[in-house]
Amino acid sequence: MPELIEVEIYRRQAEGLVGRTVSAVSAPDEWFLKGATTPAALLSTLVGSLVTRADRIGKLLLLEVISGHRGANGESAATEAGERSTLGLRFGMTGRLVVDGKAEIDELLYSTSTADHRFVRFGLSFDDGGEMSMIDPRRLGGVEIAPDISRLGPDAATLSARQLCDAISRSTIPVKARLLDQSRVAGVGNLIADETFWRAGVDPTRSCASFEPVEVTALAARIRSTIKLLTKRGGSHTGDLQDHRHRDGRCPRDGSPLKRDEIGGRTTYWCPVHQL
DNA sequence: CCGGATGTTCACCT
DNA sequence: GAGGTGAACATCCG
Repeated sequence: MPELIEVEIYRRQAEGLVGRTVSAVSAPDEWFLKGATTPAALLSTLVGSLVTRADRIGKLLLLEVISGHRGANGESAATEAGERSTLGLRFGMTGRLVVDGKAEIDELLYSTSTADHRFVRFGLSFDDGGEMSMIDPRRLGGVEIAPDISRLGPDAATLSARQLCDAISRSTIPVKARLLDQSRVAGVGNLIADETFWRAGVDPTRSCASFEPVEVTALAARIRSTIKLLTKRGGSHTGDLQDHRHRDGRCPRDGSPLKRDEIGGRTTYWCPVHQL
């Protein structure tokens, strides 16, 4: 996916929805509805509601809405006027967001063009004639009313040394596995993780417990700076290591053959010479 | 044809 | 409880 950086781009797109009222919901794929979310619940929660905010925690996009008044005959509105709700949008690995026919991220690795209508999994229409849709070929994403955000760690883009310390304390697993755990730190995906460790000169297989306080502070700073850099460049795939993340790849810094292994269930590349 | 790809969740082990 | 593994989702690409 879309890691934190891409979802932040989606969030900015979604800010264009603030101030609009939902006129219709399209949920052609029930698999895409997560938790207790049903088509009926979406209808009663969203139709007639005003979008008030677009927030983001890690890779989760949150649309805040407030319900409005229904027709004079008071048709079945399960939601009271003025009631606030949150719609959570997850993008999996291949999900993209289209607002009013425009996609800020048109081409995504391992995905298809937004011109392909086959994979529209969810959509909202607005009273001004605009629309928002989610495209996700692999259906790894989803939407959920009132998603449980208590299970997400602090956002990686603003991660403090103290927060990272808490996230990796009392654990013996590889530090990269911990960073990928969204309940510990929210937003770091496989590409951001490999790029961060490469830039930090840190071996991603190292146990969390092996980190000295000064190293934790440095790593937290490196996570923030890497996200900032990749955001400026335009995506999680714009790191210096990216083009070398393949078998036979060599470290772009010192030319040594990269190590390849599975950490935290994800393929990991790192340089055995300068990442210690 | 096979393997693997920016992700998450869950069941089932040790 | 912690941690690891594999499955599931489904498509594209080399």
